[in-house]
Amino acid sequence: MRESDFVSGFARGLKVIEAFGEARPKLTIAEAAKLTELDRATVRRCLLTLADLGYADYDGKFFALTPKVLRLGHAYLSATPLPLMIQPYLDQLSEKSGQSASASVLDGTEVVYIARASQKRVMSINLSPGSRLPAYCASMGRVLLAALPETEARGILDRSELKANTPLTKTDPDLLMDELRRVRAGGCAVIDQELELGLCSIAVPIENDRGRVVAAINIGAPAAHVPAAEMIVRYLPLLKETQRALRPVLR
Amino acid sequence: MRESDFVSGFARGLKVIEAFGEARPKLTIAEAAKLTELDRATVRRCLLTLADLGYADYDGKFFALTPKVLRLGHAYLSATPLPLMIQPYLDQLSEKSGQSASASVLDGTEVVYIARASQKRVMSINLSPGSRLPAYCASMGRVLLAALPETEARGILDRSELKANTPLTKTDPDLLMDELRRVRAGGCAVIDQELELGLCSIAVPIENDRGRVVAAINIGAPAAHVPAAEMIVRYLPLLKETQRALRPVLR
DNA sequence: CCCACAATGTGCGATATACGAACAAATGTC
DNA sequence: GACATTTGTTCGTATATCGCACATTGTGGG
Repeated sequence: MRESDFVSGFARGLKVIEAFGEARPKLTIAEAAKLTELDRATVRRCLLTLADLGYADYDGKFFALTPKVLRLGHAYLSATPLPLMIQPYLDQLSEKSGQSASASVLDGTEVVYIARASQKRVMSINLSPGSRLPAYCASMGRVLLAALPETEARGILDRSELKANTPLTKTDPDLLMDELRRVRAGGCAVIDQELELGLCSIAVPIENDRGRVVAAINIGAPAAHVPAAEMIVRYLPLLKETQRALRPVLR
Repeated sequence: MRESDFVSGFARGLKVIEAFGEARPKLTIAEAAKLTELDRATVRRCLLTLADLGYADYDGKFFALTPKVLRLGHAYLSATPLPLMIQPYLDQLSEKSGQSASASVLDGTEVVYIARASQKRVMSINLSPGSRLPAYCASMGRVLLAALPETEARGILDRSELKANTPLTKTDPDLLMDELRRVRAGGCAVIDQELELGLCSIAVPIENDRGRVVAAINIGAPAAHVPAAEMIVRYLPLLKETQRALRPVLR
């Protein structure tokens, strides 16, 4: 790609949108400028453009995104059949298990949630479609990495920031590769509080009718409620059932 | 706003993202150009920019959005506490009713889904966060319009394309305004197959602790299964219960 | 195999944008 | 109330983008 085939104004604008999030529902021009590391004048024009198009509100001081930005993520969710097809199965899974069920795909070193059926009993982690977690320490991440050729999986691990979120987090790339082999052999991945203390999860890969792994689904549960050792006996059958049900319907 | 405070490159790029959707998971440069009514060269630069930033894949012929675009919608969903707070209540509502439950806000003439708990029994309509429906013929739309000052609601109706999706769809603005008054008085809106034959729904407004209507929630059910007349007796108590539970927790 | 048609890629001039700095306004501090 | 600091806005100019026209590549049909 030639340098001139890059629209930097567009790229800057996307960066500004992403500056919003989590604990930042509304931003001033200066705050957005700091977060994006762009010039204040540039950020200001991007924000005014967003406001003009209806993607943001402006009260003279703060900018806040409007529901219209959901059109952008929706362009992906509705263009990709996967989330829509999986959602009802997740709801069923969540109901049967009494726990939260999610589906995700791999994007770089992270897993991205594409659908989720949550239970009221919320963990400290708040997840929704579009949420991202590091792949190396998430059950769905392990399953998705295990589905890749070894060299590719290793490459992703090497590019990951392998930090110990809890004392139980596995951070040695070689040990993680061993773990991936076990996951591949066993057909599922169990995470015991590697992401957050008190949170266990179990995941299986989802294959399409041609046998290609296109996503992963998981069930998460509080460790106090369901010890890691019990995850397999309690939830693996349900997950396998969903896995089998989905395979023929995914092109 | 001065003309020079508008970044047209950014606006064009957003338009390109929105060109994807529904039955268009992948687009060629020429297709995207037709859909956006932009110059091919411009669209090409936008798409290459998206690909360069990882928001799209390019195989030399087709462009397809990647899960990374979910970051954009997610910037809103996670920046706005509303969807996250409502989700568990929707899950509960869906479980108790055995039907799909959703939450939405108003954006122009449309309602935008911000959260949803769906049941496996799917209708022909596939909805997910970010989905949009015309407000005038959706139960949540009626409730949200009823919460506005009459002149404002009327303005939105006048700007809406009031088309009859089914023989039952109400399309006369004056009759719709009457209906809004009934909704306001009754505290809920029931839709009997006005959007799609065979689909009924009932909605109530969600207020925050200051009494401002910030969203609407609804339950949708197949008309064959639950006739419109029964919607109120079966689901209004559940909806009212959820409404009451949410009010104190919304700032 | 060649031709016609369509889609994609590219060079160039006109135009619009980004940058940085300077100014204005608001905010906070003493 | 005056000063210091931060934030928002304006402006001129170097620079990058846009859209057009043309070159190139790809694709079926005869």
